[in-house]
Amino acid sequence: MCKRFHLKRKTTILDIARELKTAPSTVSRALNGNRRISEETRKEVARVAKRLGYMRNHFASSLRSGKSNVIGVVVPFTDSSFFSSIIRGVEDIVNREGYNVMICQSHDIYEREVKCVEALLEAGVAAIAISVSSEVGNYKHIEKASELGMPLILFDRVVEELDTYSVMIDDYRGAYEAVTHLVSMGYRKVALFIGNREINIFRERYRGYKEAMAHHNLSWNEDYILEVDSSVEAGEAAAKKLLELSDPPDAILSSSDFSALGAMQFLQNRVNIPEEIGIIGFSNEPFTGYVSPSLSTVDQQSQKMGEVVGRSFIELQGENLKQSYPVKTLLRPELIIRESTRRI
Amino acid sequence: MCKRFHLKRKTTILDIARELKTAPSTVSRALNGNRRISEETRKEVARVAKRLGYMRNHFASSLRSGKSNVIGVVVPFTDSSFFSSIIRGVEDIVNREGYNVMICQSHDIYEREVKCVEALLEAGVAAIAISVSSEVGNYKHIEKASELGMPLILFDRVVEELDTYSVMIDDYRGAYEAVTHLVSMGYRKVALFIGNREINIFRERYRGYKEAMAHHNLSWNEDYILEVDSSVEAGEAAAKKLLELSDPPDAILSSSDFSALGAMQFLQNRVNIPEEIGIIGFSNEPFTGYVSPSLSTVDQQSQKMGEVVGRSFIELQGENLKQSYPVKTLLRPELIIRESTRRI
DNA sequence: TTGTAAGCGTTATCAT
DNA sequence: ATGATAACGCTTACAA
Repeated sequence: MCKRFHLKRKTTILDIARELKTAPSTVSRALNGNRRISEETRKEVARVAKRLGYMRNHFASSLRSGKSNVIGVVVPFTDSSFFSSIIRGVEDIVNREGYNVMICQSHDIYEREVKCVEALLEAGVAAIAISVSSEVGNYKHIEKASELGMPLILFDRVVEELDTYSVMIDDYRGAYEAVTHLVSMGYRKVALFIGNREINIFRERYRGYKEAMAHHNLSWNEDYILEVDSSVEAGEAAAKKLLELSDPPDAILSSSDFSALGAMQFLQNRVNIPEEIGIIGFSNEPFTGYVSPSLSTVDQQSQKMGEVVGRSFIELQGENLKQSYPVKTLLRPELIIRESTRRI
Repeated sequence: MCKRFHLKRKTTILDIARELKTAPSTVSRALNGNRRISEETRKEVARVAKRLGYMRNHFASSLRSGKSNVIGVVVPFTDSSFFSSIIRGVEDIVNREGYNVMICQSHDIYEREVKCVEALLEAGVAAIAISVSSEVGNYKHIEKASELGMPLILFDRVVEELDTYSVMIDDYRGAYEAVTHLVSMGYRKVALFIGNREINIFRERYRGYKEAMAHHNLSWNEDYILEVDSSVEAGEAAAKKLLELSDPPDAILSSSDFSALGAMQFLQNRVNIPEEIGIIGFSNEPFTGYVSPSLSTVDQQSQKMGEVVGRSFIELQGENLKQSYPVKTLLRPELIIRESTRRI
């Protein structure tokens, strides 16, 4: 029991100070790499700390210093390859600097997102990185966090009215290049599956599609533009609609790999892919490489995006907030050309 | 600037106490739902707290009480559907009880796993849930955490020597039922793709396979048992080997959906699936439903597993640790029968 | 039911 | 380069 007591009773800087017959403040400084401490004491302290199994109490440290080593990340979901790669990217960067990541899922529901932000504020994180839910709502919770002085980084689903750090993919360019690729493969009548255009990413993709079509002197039928959810079922239904048109398209650009897959499955036994119709998706979900024919797609650089979020955070910690202006990063998407559009 | 000052200066229970001309302890009690506080004061306190925008300082709270509302989870990866579903399950349960989750990825590397555990210990989490990396190593870091009094919950990749709470899937049963299903479909010569049998999950699947075969009076060729990594490429190579045998199998049970897919892709243009050869995987990765033919698989109840982990944690918090004995939960896997084995 | 006061472990300030 | 001391905001005996 005596042993048990010893194990449970955590060693503090006081124990180390006592052992070395020095002051706790000296120990604290030595442990924190304060440079007005002699090399000798620093080593002594490190040695004793190690021997006694000392572990810093982050609660006490954060309480006193007002600083935290945890950064909060709010995502709609973690079980999508896109967001989990982002998280991985963030971790890769910030762990190296001694920060930890606390993840909160909004499930794409506005109210839960508000709860997430509140929880992270209460938890006293050093910063919050957030990809807002697609449910329409106001952004009071984000403004509140900002007013409280919380450093914010928005990523992917960005609210442009908010003047914060942001990291986005160039969706305009992604759509533009996808259309250009289709045209270079000889497709002419390109249909578009798109999400709610009130959301920035879809608005941009729509714009990219339109301008690319115009640039290649291709007109398009309004019937070719379909609002389609990100699901296999929605993709099937949309493909059915397209086939029933009097003048069906010869290519589909989908804002989602899932609806692209749905379309592909519906079309597979009716027309030849890619000979008669080309299909290209968005996101580079892992399955796009496995299905047959493999699905062309626009990769969204998710891990890279996470890394930029992480670096933005480190940057934010370093500088004086009041002097800084928020940096907006726009990442370049990468076209992944696979069998579903390769008809040369 | 005055405004800025007000916004940044956080309100504390002292401010609330001053406002109500009462003691901070009363406010603390009221806020914490202590029942020896009159309903009246409780309401008053809640009202003022809300008006002043009070937020509990968790650092101070945890420092004083020695309790934390964060639970640490260590997984090999977050960007796999299996582990992110587990995390989602954990969150669903513990968020409701006011806990947050801190996630740490080991990248399946022993050293990083040790670092994760240390970081979580330092961060003062209330408990650690961990799925150990598959790299061989010792478990000193886990034992150390346990000795320090940290509640532990192991899941999926469990170390049986450690006497902690654990949540696993019944891999034996999963393999057994998969073989039984194959036999019921008329397959007789079942090959097995298996991982490193030093790891509990693979050992159990191997055992399930052997016993099911024996139970159905089926002998099997040692050439049918292949050690195959969890990758599409490894699956292709393994399928090639099998086809080259003088007496090739008529079914494959794979320990991984990815290698099952690889096998399927290799076999697709050579033999008919499922008529001539049946294939069944393990994990129910999302793509298994999308590929063609769709892939039968053993679902591992990942979200459920996460929920059990979360509930185990809540349970652990409630009881007196010294009196408790660790609960071992064994979840029942679910056979998902799809086109790749449905030949009736 | 409420108030008083001590203290959790650290860091910042001031002094030496 | 080091020491003494106060304070961060909260909880919890103990007292009333």
